Amino acid sequence: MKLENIDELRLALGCADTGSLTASAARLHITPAAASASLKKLEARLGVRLFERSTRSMRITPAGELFVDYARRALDLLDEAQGQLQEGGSQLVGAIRLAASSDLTRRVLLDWLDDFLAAHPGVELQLAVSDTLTDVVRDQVDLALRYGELDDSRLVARRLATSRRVTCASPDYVARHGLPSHPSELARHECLSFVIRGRRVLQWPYARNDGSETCTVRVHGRRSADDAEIVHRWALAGHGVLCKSEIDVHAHLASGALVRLLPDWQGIRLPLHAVMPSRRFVPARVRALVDHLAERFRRTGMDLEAGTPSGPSLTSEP
Amino acid sequence: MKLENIDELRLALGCADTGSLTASAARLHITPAAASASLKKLEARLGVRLFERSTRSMRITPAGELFVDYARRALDLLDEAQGQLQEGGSQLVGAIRLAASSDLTRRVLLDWLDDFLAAHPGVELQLAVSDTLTDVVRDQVDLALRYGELDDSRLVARRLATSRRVTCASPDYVARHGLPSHPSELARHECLSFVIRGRRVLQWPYARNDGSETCTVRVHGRRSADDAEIVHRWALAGHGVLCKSEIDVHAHLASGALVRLLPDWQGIRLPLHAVMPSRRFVPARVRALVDHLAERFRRTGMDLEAGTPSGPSLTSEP
DNA sequence: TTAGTTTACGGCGACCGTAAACATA
DNA sequence: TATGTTTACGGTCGCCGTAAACTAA
Repeated sequence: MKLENIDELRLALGCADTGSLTASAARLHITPAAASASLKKLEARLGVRLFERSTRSMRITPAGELFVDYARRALDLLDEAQGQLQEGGSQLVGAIRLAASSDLTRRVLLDWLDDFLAAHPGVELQLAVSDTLTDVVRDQVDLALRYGELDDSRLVARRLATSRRVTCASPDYVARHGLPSHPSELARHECLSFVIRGRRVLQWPYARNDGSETCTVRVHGRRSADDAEIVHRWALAGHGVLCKSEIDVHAHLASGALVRLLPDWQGIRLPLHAVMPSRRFVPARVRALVDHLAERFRRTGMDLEAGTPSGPSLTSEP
Repeated sequence: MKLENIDELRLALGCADTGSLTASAARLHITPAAASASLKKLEARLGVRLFERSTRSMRITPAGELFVDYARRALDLLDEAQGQLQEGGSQLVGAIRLAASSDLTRRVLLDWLDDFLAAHPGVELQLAVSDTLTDVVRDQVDLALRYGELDDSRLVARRLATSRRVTCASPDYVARHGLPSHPSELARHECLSFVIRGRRVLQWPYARNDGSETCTVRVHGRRSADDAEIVHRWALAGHGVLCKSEIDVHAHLASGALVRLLPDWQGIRLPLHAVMPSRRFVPARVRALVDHLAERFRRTGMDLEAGTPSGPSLTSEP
């Protein structure tokens, strides 16, 4: 029997990605009932069971793995074809799903994204703001901005900026509580912590700029949130000490709204990457956005290794 | 807009192959009206005109070329996926469209195809018998058997047998008209000729087995046909001299129904090839059929260079 | 009990074929 | 003139959503 419906293939891919028929149905904007029937029909056409299912779950069969692998490449080709046709028209069109963290988005990206949207009237932007790690393939994201080192080999990445965690607080907080001269003194400060998967991040690692000493301090504080921008706001309001990527607090350090603590010490490396699903074809609009962001980071000097105001004293790790 | 219907893609491929919307519609078993609407919808989805059409003809646009190229690869992948799934099941299933010439089919292939079909109950065979050159891609043939050297680079081929044209006649014809001792004497014989594109083939080229001499004679005769098997029948009935591939007359030479004329001379080379459209994936059933035919040719000794009964005296061309 | 898959059923929409118009080779 | 594409129109089939049943987590 011959294949007829492309959405049936998209459904199978969705099921393979999410492991859920309901989730895949939602992705295609159909009901689970329709999805069930559709998948059944596809399997009938192929004469092969692609997913073993119970009333409560589904898992892919070996035949399903095989088929999905081919189908994915086929759909990628069709996407690429459409992309090529669109690029014939000079201006960029289409939607971009961008995933980024709450603070980075608000403090840095929003203005730059405005510029990009103004420059490309045909482009639509769909922001997925979250401080929990999003699955680029599962959530159908075109582009995710991520701090830290990468792991997933199914992804392709491009480095946008290089940064480290820096420690800072508002001037009035410093006036009230003084400056610590060593990380260990943070223990007697009010520290603002981020919550990840329900657990507060209270271990803050440090290394001397000259590399002569490292230490990790356990901090305390009355305020914590799973939204990094809220934590940032608390710091601005003088509620405590903040430890986060220099990129996010770059503007506030420059304006004096925040002052840097422990300038002789540096936090862990947090390079910023643009991450894309490793399909063969990246739409022109996505490439353009990545270029745009990279250019903006370059202009602000954040693309270079510059973890501390004292600049050149930094030791570069091998 | 997202692609939905795979048959729309097949239609576009058909139009690219045949240059005709009506022909492509027939291929998909729909009416030209439906095909027209379908193609229009595809173009609307893509936002691009794939074919420039008048009320009487159509031709592909550059954008169409581009799209069709990707779509073809995508559909090939899906075909391959289905093939892989089927091969999981041990026995072969599916249809094979085989194109071959009328005489080769009747004199040689039919029995062997019977064997193949008996050995593989799940396989269906669709013969396209024609003595005019069929376009493998245009006519959606899985496998074509062709005499002579190949040209089209879009095809993949495998040599099944090596043969030359031989000249022969029935014993009673020889009794009545005698044996020619030189090709030039064919001019006073009744020669049976094949009609190709409305023109009789009356130039018969020869070379001496030792390579010392070549000549091309212009022959005459009262009977000609565009069906090579008819011509063959006439020869058996004693109506004249036949010049055709040794493979086709192999059995009749062996049985004595035909006798070879001019044994010191050989006709042009006519290797027999199995030709397949150069898609990445060749279905297992087609591969099996090619193997089957190759094996049968090997068993009869027709795979070797053996243009004359005197065997080793043949000179091999560089 | 919950949540996700499956079945049943009714209605709407899409697509096809018939038929006729149209234009070009 | 004849052939191949397009438009118009009516009917049918398929597919989706609603709702409920089912079952494993």
